Amino acid sequence: MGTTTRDNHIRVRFAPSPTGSLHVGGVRTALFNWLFARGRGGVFILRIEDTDRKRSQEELGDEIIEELRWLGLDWDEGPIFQSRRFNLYRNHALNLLREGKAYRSEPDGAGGTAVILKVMPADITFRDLVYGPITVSGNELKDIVLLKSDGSAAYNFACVVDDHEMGITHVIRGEDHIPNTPKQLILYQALGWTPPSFAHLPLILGEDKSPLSKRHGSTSLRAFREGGFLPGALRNYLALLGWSPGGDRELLTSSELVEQFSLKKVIRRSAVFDYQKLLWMNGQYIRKSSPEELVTRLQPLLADTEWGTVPRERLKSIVSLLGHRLKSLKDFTAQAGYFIDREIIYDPAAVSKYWTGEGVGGILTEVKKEIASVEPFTEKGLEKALRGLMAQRGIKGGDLIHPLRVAITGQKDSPGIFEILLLLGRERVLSRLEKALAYIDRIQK
RNA sequence: GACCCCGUCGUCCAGCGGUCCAGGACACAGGCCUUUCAAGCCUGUAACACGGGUUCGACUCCCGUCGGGGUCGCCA
Repeated sequence: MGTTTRDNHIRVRFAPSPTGSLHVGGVRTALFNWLFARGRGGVFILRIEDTDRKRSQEELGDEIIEELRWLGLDWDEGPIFQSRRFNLYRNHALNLLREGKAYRSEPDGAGGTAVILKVMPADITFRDLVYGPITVSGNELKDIVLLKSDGSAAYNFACVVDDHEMGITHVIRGEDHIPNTPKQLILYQALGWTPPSFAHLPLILGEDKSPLSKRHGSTSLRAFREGGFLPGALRNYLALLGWSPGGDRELLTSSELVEQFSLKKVIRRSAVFDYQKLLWMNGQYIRKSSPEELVTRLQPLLADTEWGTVPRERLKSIVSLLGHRLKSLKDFTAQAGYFIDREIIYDPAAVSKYWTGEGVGGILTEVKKEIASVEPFTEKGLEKALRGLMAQRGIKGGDLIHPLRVAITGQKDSPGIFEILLLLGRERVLSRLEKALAYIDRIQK
């Protein structure tokens, strides 16, 4: 408990560079920073590292900000753009130059000179909050570029200056930054500053154990949003990649995540990203969501489709019927196609399985008659009427339901048939039955 | 190549020297339920990389081997 007094001072940051879309690795880093800050009453800062004028793209910075918001990782300060802080870096570099700790390089082709810190080779040891003590042998260390020839700040320098200026207490970042840490420690020393604590996170790999990249499909946060994933599911899944609360708990709410999270329980070995498990978890979250919530998440995905004009209330009834069967919101259009008013396309497999039997046409004719007159037109009323018909003809439920399902949905599978009849409405069902009858007549001849 | 990190079921995690012939989850297989599919429930297959130590006793500690990964830019 001795550390709790300091907890209020905790300040962490997520510092992506806008040279590409935010991918799951970066998102996981952001999430762990956020969990750490939120669990300890700390401050979470967003910093955009756009010092590279050539590779940074403003739109990507905007995208990162937008996607982070969608994920629900809210920050307390920022976004701070490094590109607007060149003077700050310059002043500190000039100081080091004046103190004789740094020197200028030979002019490059354009006449510009870089400012470079002199480094005395020495072994460097630091205590990583996740990996424990790490020692890097001194002969690995070379002089460190502070300012590039074009006057902009080099990564390690800008990073150290900002982390210090922003009062960062814990640097939580990917394991690929471990080799940068000794260099940054040297910079802190040269500048006479106290370094923050460091915590490195294991990497996330693709199924072939190579680092996640475009080859492994779309792994950007945006792709997951557009792919119908829920932010809560993504947070939960990503939190479990490289960390666990101990024991067998897997489904945790965000507040439980915040409560339970600790750097001490972060795993040291890199993890393979398992899309299947994410999908399963997304299904779990979908099932826990109300139709109202699902529709809200669904509508943006539907905007440019034939569903774009379907009224929200209508959407809500359909979602409450089959929303809980989805693993991803994106499956919706594929599963709910028969609720759109257009020609039903009969699945050939369904036709050969359920429409080739002898009495199918006869049964559906009677079903049609029954549905035309059934009162009240409710789920109960429909079921009573059709069950009555089955009894009267001495057939099993499936003998009537399967052919009927194909007629009104075109598919082999669907949610409960009576609910669908109700939602489709009498007129639609009748006209679909009529078309089905004609079709059956044709193929059975 | 040099430096650093890592090594439990196919995958993600649990395990913190004995209670482990190793537990949970995803995936997979079979079953139940059921108008179908999904869900749900039940059952099953499947792992401590290898070799030395240390110890009365190692998945757990140490060393080595092998394997995987990271970094070696005036990129971040």
